[in-house]
Amino acid sequence: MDKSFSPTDVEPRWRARWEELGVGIADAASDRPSFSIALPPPNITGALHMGHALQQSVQDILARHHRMRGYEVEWCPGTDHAAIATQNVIERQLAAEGLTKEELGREAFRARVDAWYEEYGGRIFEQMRRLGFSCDWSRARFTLDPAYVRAIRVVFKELYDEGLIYRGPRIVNWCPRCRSAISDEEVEWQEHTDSLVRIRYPVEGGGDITIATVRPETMLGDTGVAVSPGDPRYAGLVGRTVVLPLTGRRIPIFEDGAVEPEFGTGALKVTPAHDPTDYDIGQRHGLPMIGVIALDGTMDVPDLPRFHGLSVNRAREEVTVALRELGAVVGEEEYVHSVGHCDRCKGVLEPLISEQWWVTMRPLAEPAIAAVETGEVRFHPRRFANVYLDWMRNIRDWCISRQLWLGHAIPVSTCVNGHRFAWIEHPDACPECGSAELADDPDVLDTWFSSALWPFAIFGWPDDTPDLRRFYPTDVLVTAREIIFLWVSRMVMTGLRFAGAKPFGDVIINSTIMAGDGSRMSKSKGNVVDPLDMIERYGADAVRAWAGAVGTAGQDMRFDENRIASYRLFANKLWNATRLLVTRLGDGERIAEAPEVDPATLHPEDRWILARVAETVTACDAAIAAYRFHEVMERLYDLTWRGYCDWYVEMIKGRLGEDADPASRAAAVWTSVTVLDTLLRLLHPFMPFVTEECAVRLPGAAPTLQGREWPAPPSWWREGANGAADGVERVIELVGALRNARQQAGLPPGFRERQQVTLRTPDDALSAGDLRRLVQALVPVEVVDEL
RNA sequence: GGGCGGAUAGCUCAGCCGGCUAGAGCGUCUCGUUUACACCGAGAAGGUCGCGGGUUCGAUCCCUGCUCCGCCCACCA
Repeated sequence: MDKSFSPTDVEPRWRARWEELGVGIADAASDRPSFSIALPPPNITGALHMGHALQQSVQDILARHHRMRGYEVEWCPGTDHAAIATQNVIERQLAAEGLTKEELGREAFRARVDAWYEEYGGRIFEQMRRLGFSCDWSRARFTLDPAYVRAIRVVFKELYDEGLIYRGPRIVNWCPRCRSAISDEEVEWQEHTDSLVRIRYPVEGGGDITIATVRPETMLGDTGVAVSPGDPRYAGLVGRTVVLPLTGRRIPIFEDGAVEPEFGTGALKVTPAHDPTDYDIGQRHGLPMIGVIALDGTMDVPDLPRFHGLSVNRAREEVTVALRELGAVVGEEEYVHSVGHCDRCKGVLEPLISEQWWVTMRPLAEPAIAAVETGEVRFHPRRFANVYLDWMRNIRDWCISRQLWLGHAIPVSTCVNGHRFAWIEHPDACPECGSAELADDPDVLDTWFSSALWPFAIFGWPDDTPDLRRFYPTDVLVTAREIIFLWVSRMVMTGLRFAGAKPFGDVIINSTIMAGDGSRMSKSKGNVVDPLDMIERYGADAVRAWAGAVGTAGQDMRFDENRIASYRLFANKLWNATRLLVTRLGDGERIAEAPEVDPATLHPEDRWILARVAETVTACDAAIAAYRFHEVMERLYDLTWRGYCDWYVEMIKGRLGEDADPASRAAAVWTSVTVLDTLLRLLHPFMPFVTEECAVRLPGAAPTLQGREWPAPPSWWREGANGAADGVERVIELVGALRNARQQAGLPPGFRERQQVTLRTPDDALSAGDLRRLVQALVPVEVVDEL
């Protein structure tokens, strides 16, 4: 064996070996209990980042652990077509080439997208393989697979036929850049400093009323002015009519509870077509909706050529100028407020009225609320249950249509006679009148609509497949907290409604990895860390162990590369612990799992380390059950390095020599190999490569850890017979004191001459002989009866 | 406006239901090349556990107020 562990040499070999062995390929027909995880499918928008590496490592730790426990483990991988995100990526790519998708045409655009999926989809799986993930690659899914598309249509049709999906003109978050509507959950709010302009509107029959707005340009679409009910300032104006400047439109002054009397002037211009609040107010009072902004984000006011066609920003200035000319502007002040941006392209959103498809959420939400309230679905950390519940309880209808080139077509057609219907297979004729003249709906579905079906669609739903019966519901979902609303909540709703059961029992919200300075990692800031770099530098095991150690704390973590580096050292330590045994023992010696050892032949230090291993297994079992992987990693690290290498191995080196007493040697061999083998198995879910490589080198070992069981030490290990383990603990303290004294005295570490001590044992935890032997093995002193 | 999380050694973080000299990794200092490992070993230094009150025999851990940092939600005209 080489002096140090080389991940680059070892990893490809084991990846190939696992592939050969079919590790990860689940057998739906086996009689083992099942354990399943649906991988949150990464968007195919580029390479994976450290967040993915962390989240997926946690899943593989669970998968490998359960496999060792005898479960039939199905960890189903896949990728998400991520319509809006991918379209954005491709459009940016085109822009860099000086092209638009319109110039390219639909056909060529589609080809380009397919090529992208091909390349990056493969790259994502390749990255995952580099980390040694034991996914079930045979069942890999893509949200554009034909079977998956069918599941989407079945769900859509059912909701449509039940009236829970409807189409209608409502105010939406419109992204002028993407030229699409997006849902409320995809809005990213950013602070803007704008000018809050006070504008005086003349009132018919004398007088005036002053409103305050940060969007003067939308006044062209005003259809009312609202004041707070009972506001004494405006008591005389309510019920009268404003003549809107620039347009001459006559609009009413009325009262509405949504108006904050303290804000601005206490009077609100109401533009139902371009503001969500105003939309609601308009609905309440039956105001007309006058759209003044087009889908491309320019003013759409042909009757007002001064403004028509201007961008919204230009129009804001121009309208203000025009109002100033009329003397209507009576004040301006800087004002900080939040403006909605598209979370994909970051463009400013334009609320406007548009015909879209919606899902009525309330009926779907009720069972999903109950599932979490009753503990059927559990969040870890628990506090995220409240985040989920708050959202669910205040749920609003979901805008599911998108005006993109990419995505799942809305499966609805309308015939020439006006019959509209949803379908699963595209029909040739209208089911109502038989007309063959059908117009298909031009929109596509929100990506999250398809993602929402992931946990059951991947197993063949709506068909009653063996996989579905066997692996649904899944056991654990490991995901990021920013998609609790976008994804987790919707999976619970659709799972309960369509698959007849919750999609998963436990939801682990993994830690968020921040940059070293506490800011968010992002490509634009250039502070993202590439998992492949980390793998190359420290090995896949180190990256995984790091993920296990920080992944489920549920906290933001500042990325600390040193932490990964420390696990590379740990891998090397394991390697060298193995190397020691291999070089000292030779291949013929029997080990591990050999039940033949007679406990009576074991020495106190043997009993001590066995007891510690047994305790650690118990603690790890509890920690894993609670998803406290950091605790597992910490304990195993400490036991391996501190307990086994620093103390136990140093204690028994003498006993491993050729000239040692054969019985003593046999006991030391059995114990050292058994303990190391146990540690390697315990660590295997975290660090599969190095543990495989070490475990198979131990004398008499199996050719792979695959199929080996999770350790369950017999009860006699922890009994530590006659307090021998306590005695060893005391030796450790004593040795520490002796070393300290020697160093205080300025002795060089190896200095042995005239170093004599006498020791007295306060009880018979250790025999005088064992005490002398252990102390002399660890400190260069001579233990004598009398100084 | 509402809610949540964080503030523990120079750095990144653990510390479950209140009770041991408050821990780890990295870093720092001293010593060391003894055939597992210098990707190492031995020893050591380093913390008023954000600040102020309170409960308790006893609080890093509970209550309360405050100060910073971060996140989420909300119809911030």
